[in-house]
Amino acid sequence: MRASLPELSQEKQTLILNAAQSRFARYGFSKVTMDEIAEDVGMAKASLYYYYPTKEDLFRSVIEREQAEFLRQMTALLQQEISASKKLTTYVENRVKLTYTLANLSSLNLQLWKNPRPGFESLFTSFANEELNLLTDTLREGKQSGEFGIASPEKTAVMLLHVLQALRLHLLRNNLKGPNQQPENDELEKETCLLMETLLHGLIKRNGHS
Amino acid sequence: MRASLPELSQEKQTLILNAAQSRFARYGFSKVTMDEIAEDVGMAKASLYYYYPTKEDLFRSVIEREQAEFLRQMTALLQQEISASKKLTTYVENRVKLTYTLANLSSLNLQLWKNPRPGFESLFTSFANEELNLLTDTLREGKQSGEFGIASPEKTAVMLLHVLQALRLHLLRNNLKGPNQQPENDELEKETCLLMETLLHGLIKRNGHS
DNA sequence: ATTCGACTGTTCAACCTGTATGGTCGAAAG
DNA sequence: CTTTCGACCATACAGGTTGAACAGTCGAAT
Repeated sequence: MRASLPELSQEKQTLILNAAQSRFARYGFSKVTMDEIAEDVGMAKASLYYYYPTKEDLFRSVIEREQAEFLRQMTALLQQEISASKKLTTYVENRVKLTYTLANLSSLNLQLWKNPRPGFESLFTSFANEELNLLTDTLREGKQSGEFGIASPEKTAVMLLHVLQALRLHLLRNNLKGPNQQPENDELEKETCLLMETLLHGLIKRNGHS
Repeated sequence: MRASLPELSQEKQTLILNAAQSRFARYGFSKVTMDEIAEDVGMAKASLYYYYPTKEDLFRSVIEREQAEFLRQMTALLQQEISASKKLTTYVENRVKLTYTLANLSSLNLQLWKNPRPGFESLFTSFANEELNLLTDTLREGKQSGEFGIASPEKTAVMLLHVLQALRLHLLRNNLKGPNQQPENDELEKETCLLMETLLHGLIKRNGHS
């Protein structure tokens, strides 16, 4: 955590981060010991504390890296030269898929739902804000190009994000019996896609055909 | 619980049910004792067990009555002679309002989210099914009259119900700091209405004007 | 048929205790 | 000066125990 750039230190940090990431994804924050992570990376526990002041900080770094990766992929996706509608559908599609690629994000969400830790809440506010900006920009773009007929891109984005978050947690929990992840993710994806399609085109029959 | 109709017994049961309802709504299932309910209604605890075999059965009866009341109001609402679109908007509007009138339903939902009791889950499956039927019928009606351009009323109803349930829990929980119920319910209502409006008309600008 | 006082068995919260684990420090290695 | 680690500390937490409160029973009374 020095202000300078110790080239090798960066690699060590990444190594620690990788070990921590897979451990946390598998067992959750509380069920992972610093000794285990240290052994995974081939160091002593005390050495971990040279790079990360606390266990919680290490975990935060893992989460932040996953969030950054999420935003990176999503931003790239939205910079394609396609219609705003197409952007939204591919967005939600890939959002669901990333849910189980970046496992800590969703599992943390689930755990945090049961007993909220004061320190972790703050992580999500700024992250949710950034995702909200992505959605708001896309909606605004669709409005200005005349593609979308919506009054307030901001409010619609808030609603959309809330619904996406809520639906994910709802379906993740309902299908939380065994660790068989395939059927539940299928259902989540299908339902989210149907939601997005309906949100795009609406229930009411249109005059012209699409 | 006799098979015959003891006229006065019915009134007593209702009296007990009322006392239990307000207690449970205020303090939740586990924090209410049978002695308290008995005192409220002016009887001894043992007498309660003459009418209800267990505490859990009493609670189930309270929930079932609230659910029946919910379905009764909603069914009446859907039998009006109005368009399917209007039915849906008024449906979700009143659904939110009933959320805090029939307090046990929503608070039980919240508590059940944290630690699910095996005995209570069954209550919700049949109830959710009945609400699902209401929505499916309305969607199918709108499809057959040519008002809605949807492929599967059944799947759309499932999605709609999931989203409504999920959004309610999501917003209830997020605004669960103090017991100030007004602002959170306002937000829930506004957001749900915006969702329903968007689901009806879609994001994409239409050719004709509404 | 209905009510209740007195009783029982069980659950649960509060308390205790020993181990495990997050975190520290100073010495040492490179 | 940067990085590593063995040894150490303090606290949180799992596991076990106990006492009171509570769900549920029963037999007598009306």
